[in-house]
Amino acid sequence: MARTLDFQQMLRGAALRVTRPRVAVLNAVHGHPHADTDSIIGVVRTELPRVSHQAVYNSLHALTTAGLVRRIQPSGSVARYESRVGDNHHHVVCRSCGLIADVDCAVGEAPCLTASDDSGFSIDEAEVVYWGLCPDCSTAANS
Amino acid sequence: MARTLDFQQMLRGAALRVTRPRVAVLNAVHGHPHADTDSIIGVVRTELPRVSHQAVYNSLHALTTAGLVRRIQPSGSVARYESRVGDNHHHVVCRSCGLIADVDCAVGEAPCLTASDDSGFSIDEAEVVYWGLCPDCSTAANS
DNA sequence: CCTATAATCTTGACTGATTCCAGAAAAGGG
DNA sequence: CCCTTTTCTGGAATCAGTCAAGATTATAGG
Repeated sequence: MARTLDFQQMLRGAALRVTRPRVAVLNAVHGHPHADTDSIIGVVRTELPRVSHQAVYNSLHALTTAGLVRRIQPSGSVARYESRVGDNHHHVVCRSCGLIADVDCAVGEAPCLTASDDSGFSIDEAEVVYWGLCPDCSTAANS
Repeated sequence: MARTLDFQQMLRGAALRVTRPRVAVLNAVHGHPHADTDSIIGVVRTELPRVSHQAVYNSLHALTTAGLVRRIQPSGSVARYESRVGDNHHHVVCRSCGLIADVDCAVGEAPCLTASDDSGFSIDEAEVVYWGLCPDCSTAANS
């Protein structure tokens, strides 16, 4: 598990100032994959009780832009964040309880990256969201 | 292009009551693919000036549940609706201006439908969103 | 055609995530 | 240690979408 010093280096490496809120947010995202902003605020406040929600929003935005965290937002959900970046993985979302799990690429490295007809767009990313039921909800539905 | 009578039949076929707001919403979605709720309200009001926004929200919800329209919501966008349903197509979204275009499946009929490791989820749909720049924004960026 | 009943619509308040803003605090270079 | 710029605090504001109560309307049945 990454430590505070690592997070500080990650921030410097991305040319971002090292501030307590940013380190705490980075730590929270690493410890709670797929957490939404409100949960992250909660986690950060166990360490820094006085951070403003705005600071967390700012930090998440800065970290996302710098590529240190990734923002995901399945339809109908609020924004969620994760620390796995740069590996082009995808997600399964439970239609019933909203649980999210990681899924590695099914087709080689860049699944579906070549659209059959790109309408002239220059595509740089293919994002895949699988929808279904998680094990628990699946069991509950069949009973 | 589908006419009012067709829409009425579509509603009856889905066991939905035929109301003016629903017919107008169905018409608006058919005529304006990928429009957001606010735009749809605007279009509907050219025909029925007194519809409430709530009626449009209700109609869109009912139509979506019935499978007569499809709701899409790329990250960072509000909900949008389209009338192409049941053909498992996907979308390209312009990172710069938000323009959305349809994309047919790249890999046969069900691209990526088989996740490499589904974590025990029972998956019923794979949704793909391609991100990039539309022709206009792409040109603007290179100048 | 007329009535009954259940679904739908209108109106208007409300929620919750996110953003905006101005002044205070803090990071990093010199 | 000081200065400049970025970031943070606190609080108000925005915006999509939802909730709720009473008025209307669609449809089945007589």
